[in-house]
Amino acid sequence: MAAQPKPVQLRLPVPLKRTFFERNPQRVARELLGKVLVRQSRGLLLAARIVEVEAYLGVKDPAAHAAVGRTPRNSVLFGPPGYAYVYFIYGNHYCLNVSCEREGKAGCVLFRALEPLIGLEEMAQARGVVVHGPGDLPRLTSGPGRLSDAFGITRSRDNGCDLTSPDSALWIGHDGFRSSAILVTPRIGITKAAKEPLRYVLAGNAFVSGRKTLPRFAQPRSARTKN
DNA sequence: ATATCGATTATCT
DNA sequence: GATAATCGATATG
Repeated sequence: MAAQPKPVQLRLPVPLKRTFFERNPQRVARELLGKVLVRQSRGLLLAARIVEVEAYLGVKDPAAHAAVGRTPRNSVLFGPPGYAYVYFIYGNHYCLNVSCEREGKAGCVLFRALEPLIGLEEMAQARGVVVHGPGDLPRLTSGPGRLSDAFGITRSRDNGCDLTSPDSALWIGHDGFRSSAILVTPRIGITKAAKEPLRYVLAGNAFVSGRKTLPRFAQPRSARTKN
């Protein structure tokens, strides 16, 4: 009996409209879960599902870069919605955000983790890691610095990029995915406004960042008896 | 001109 | 759980 070909259920992502981003960051963050981030450049194609984001509320939010007012670094945040704000942090890492709210108002959403869909090998190469099994996959795109690394995102290449245009080297699309349960928690890695529930994750997704899913150090304290 | 500080990650215990 | 690494942006003198 010939095997039935498995029906292809890959829907090509359709770019999100600018009006999607022209709303408050909480709303955009929540609805961004399950959408697809696409990288297209020089024959490279990468795609990954958005599974963890954080909302930053603009000038009134002490944890937001916009809190200091408009500067050369954060000016994208004060521009129109749907554009990439990329910043460099801790001397090592880039982080990707998308601007929200109408022009002149500075909300944004930070991308914290993705689930790889297309181009896993290229992501591993960009990250400089070897994937031995499924357990290694989160190392590709779990964490804001890692996902930027996997996608080759830098400030010089991508800051100010229009994320609503499929002609951009980086854009966001919708492929019909319906997200199920969404978890809301405090944001990670900040000291100001550290308790506000503004982090949104797809519940139970293996690619969400944080110690819960990637501890890797449950070693018993062996023979540390003397010194 | 110089000091401070991160929306992080890897690595060690 | 703790800490070093690393550098651009920003604030201050």
